[in-house]
Amino acid sequence: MAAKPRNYNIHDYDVPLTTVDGVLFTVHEDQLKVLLVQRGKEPFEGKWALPGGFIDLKQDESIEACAIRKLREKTGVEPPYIEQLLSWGGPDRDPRGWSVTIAFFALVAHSACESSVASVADVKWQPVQTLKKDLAFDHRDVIAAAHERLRQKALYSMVPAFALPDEFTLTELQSLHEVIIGTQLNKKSFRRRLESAELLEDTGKATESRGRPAKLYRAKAESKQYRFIRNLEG
Amino acid sequence: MAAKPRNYNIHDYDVPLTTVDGVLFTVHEDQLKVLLVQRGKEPFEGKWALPGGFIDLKQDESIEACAIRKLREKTGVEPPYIEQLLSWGGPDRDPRGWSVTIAFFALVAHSACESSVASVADVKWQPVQTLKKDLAFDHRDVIAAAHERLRQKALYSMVPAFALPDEFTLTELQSLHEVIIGTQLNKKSFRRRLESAELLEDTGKATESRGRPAKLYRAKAESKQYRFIRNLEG
DNA sequence: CTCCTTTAATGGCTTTAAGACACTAAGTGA
DNA sequence: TCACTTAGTGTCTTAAAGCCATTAAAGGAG
Repeated sequence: MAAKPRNYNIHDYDVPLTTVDGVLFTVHEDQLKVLLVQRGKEPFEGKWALPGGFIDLKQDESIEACAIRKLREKTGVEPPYIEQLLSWGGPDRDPRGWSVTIAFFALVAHSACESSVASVADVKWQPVQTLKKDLAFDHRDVIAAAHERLRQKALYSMVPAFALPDEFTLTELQSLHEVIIGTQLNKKSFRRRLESAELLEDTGKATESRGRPAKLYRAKAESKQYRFIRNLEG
Repeated sequence: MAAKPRNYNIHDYDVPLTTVDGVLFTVHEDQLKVLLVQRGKEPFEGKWALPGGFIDLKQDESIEACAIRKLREKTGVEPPYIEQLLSWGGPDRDPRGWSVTIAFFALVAHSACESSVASVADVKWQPVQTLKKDLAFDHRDVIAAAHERLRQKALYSMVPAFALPDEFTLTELQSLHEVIIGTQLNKKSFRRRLESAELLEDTGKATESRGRPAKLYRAKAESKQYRFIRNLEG
């Protein structure tokens, strides 16, 4: 490690205001929803925004740890899937001056944080189809980019499964993918690739509802990394 | 736009030291090479590092514009392909304190900046196969991530073409992909997918060398976005 | 109990695109 | 003219998705 330069003081530098934001998706009532927080202070006081904020230089060990902390503060849980998305920066996106946000993209089951979110007025699940245009900062662009990333993942991976409860049926998983992608998918193809990749484990349980009971599955940990060599039709 | 808060001063905040770095790849003599710059001051004085540095809050209009500027300063040209990679941050990666770097991944033809790079002692093209371990900061990790991203792109896109001169042969393009991916590829498959996607245009010219002359092609602009629905075997 | 409805799961043929590999094409130089 | 070299193509096989019909397993109405 190089020596720490003498007389170095960050406050002497002109650096951008750097923050971290999280785009947390879930699925509920056949809709893809994103977590929004109402801002309590300027800038954009009263507007809805992504959960996020300043890095805590004393506590945060990495930017991903910071993003997880922000999401836990708003939902009470750590999302089972998180990955870094992209960063946005420029002189005009924050009225306080040149700013950067490092955005993360995460998934969680609606049931896992239902009570935390429902109990406070300044946090809500917003369907992505009915997003208003007047979100704080450039958060509308950030959500659009996260949505597109999720859409790609739905075409070549089983990552969307992490927006479902621990145990789910194949029909639930497929209709989630269909909501994300925006088109119908072929049932046989969808199931065939899942089976041959061995990404799910059978819980032995089944649903109880009208019609034939559906088997309940759990996603294996490897399914986070797995990438099919061929996309489904988008 | 929200009102600018009164009495706001960035120097009152504890913010990380935010920088931008570029991983610029090219191909030369059948090797994938990355542009490195020797640091002239602390920290890591004398070590080799990625081209990059502070955002110029007066001039840079975005973080991508900043990355392009850094690369132009070292190579004399703007790379024909650039995209954001990821950001790295933490308390220990820079001895001056909590820091963040936003990394970009770019491609350029070796011939386009050969003279600029060869004329100065503190800039060099380093083959990625013989990267030393003692690069500045965590730049070795950043290069590894960029290399992996490039490898994925070589499997499902023609983006690597932007590391070649404007006009190139199919054999040159294929062997570039092979160098990036690290395995041999099937000639027929490689050409068939290029033809059906119509990503290249025939220049009408051909090489002059031993053996049958090879046709010269140019990449269409659309080839930056195009994504094959199926990967080649990696 | 039997049949109708509903939802889950599978069988099997078609289509698409990649892999393998032999073959033809078009130059150079002895 | 012929051997050699590199470029480019023909064609069969294989892998995996699309399509669509069929079977399976439950509950409820009569």
